Amino acid sequence: MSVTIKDIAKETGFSVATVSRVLSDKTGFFSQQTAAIINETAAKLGYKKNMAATELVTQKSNVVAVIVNSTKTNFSDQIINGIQKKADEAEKRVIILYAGDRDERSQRIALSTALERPILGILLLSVDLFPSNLAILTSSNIPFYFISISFKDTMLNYIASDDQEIGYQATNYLISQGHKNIGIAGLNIENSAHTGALRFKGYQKALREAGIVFKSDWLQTGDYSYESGVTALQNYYLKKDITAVIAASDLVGIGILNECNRLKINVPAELSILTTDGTSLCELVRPQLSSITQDFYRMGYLSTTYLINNTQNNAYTNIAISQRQSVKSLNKIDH
Amino acid sequence: MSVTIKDIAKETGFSVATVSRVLSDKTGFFSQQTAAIINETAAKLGYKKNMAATELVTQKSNVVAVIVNSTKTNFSDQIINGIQKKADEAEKRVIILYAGDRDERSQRIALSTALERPILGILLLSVDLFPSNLAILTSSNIPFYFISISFKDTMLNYIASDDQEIGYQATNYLISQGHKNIGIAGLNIENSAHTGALRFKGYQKALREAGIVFKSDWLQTGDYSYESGVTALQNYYLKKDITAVIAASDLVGIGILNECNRLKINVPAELSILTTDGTSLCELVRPQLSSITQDFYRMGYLSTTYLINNTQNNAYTNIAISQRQSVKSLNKIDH
DNA sequence: CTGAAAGCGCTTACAG
DNA sequence: CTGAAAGCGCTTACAG
Repeated sequence: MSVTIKDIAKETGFSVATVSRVLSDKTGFFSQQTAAIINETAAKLGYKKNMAATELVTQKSNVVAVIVNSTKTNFSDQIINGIQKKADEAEKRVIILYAGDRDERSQRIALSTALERPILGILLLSVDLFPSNLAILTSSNIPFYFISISFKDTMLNYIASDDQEIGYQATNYLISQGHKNIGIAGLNIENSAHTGALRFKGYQKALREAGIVFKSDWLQTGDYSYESGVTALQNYYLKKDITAVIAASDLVGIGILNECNRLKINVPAELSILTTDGTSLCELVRPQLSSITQDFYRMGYLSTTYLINNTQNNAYTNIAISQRQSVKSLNKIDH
Repeated sequence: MSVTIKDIAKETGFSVATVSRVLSDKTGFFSQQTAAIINETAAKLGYKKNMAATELVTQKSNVVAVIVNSTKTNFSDQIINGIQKKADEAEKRVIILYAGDRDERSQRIALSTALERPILGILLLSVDLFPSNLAILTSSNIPFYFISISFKDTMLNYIASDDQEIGYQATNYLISQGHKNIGIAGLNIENSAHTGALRFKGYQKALREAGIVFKSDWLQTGDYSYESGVTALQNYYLKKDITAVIAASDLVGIGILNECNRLKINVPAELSILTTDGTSLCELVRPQLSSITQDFYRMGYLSTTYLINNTQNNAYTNIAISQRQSVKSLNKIDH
């Protein structure tokens, strides 16, 4: 059907071995003249190398597989850009696979699609693998890295933000702006090793260091969704206790913001919002959402670097406060 | 390295042929007992089929390659969901390739990555191919479909909205709400065959039918970006001529909205906004943006259906007005 | 600098 | 129901 090196060999009179050598540029094993003829003929015939065949014989691959949630994780673009950049620099290719929305079967299909062909390794983009699927992965002998999710278990490689630091720094920032009654909303605290629990721990630490006594209704758990933000604010509204809230994601922050809008609560005059992530969504809404911003691009770049160099390692990327319009300083007034 | 059918053959005493037959489930060519033994051994050994080898010998593939812009086209998720759904139903796999942001080289790399391995076909997700890259594609003999982009050239297959209808229906809707001075903003009119030009044509047709004389400053061209919206509104602000504007995308609409916010123009009291696309962004901002909504999910689903069935065809998917909060009816007042 | 040959992991007529 | 053999498109020692 499509043209192969055999066709080129026939056309030029050289052997397939020679054709293969010039086409894969094994410099020094052929004369300039031969190369010219073969390359020309390849172009003329519209030759496209069949990488599947190459990968089969060389037993190695230049493609990294990225598995992402189809969930609206609005930061995945940034991570993928970072991955793409590093892959490009290293002359690797990247293919992206959707793993559905926390669906065991979809995850398994995405995993199989990756595992059933020659690949360099797998990058899991904030996908929380079901145990059964993690088992498939670990038993495959293919290197893999989690991005934007961290683990206690140091057998698993991850590149993420330090979630405890996120909680700690976010809270400290709000305290530095004069807030004392600070909510934390939209995060999932259940799994003791994970994101939510760590952030909450950092939050409590900052409170403690500032001598603030935590009240249980300051914590409004959720699933990082817009709806979590809406619900959280409704609960806060009942108590009218807090002056600032840390949202677990930008979407949670927007949920809170919009519900404030509906209930005629002025942000930031009556309630300050500090959101987590700092994606472009923060600048789309009014007032713009201040955030504790994660370096997603860097996560992508770094994880790909590790994968390519086969560095079995974990790493934290930087976090920083981005001041926009949704946090009010109480200090000026207090003074 | 990893376990092959040869290993299973050795382990079970059957030939690789038999192993192959049961593992690829060529029903009727083996006994239940044999199957049981082989499947068991495969599981025990952690066998993973090497699809690259299979594809090499069968000369066909079950993977559809989707090429997307890394540009913030915030509707691509919906399209991909539709693709994924249909692919799943047909037992096909999908891999996604990023083609950068209107970058010739990135496009070429994405294309090569797809073309250099066995695939079923290619779906181009609102990527405006450079001529050189289109040439590569067409000469490859692999079926491909454009999604969310239409062409005059009927040699190219596309699944998209009817852009002239978008312009026409959007304008008619605004006219039905009593608006007469209607802007259209953020679209690119240059390439005569494309999206922007068609929408503008539909817009003009609706105006004409309503006996409204178009004024040239009602058209503010752009590139479908947030910034286009901001700039457009600044220009409108100078003339204070229009009561409603059709934004070329949700981001354009938000750019207009936020600039209104800055200039203390009340939406929709002083200016109505009808945005194009109708993604989730419309419901994130306040007031929520009314839109002429495209059926992106369906585009994905339909194009994948065509690709799998090898239907050489074009199709338009439905469009509809989604009333939210950003369009004011002038009729009540007029009455 | 070039070619003949073996082999990567699979599938599938052909024969039995 | 099962096996021996050829072959998919490539690469790479080995020989010359």
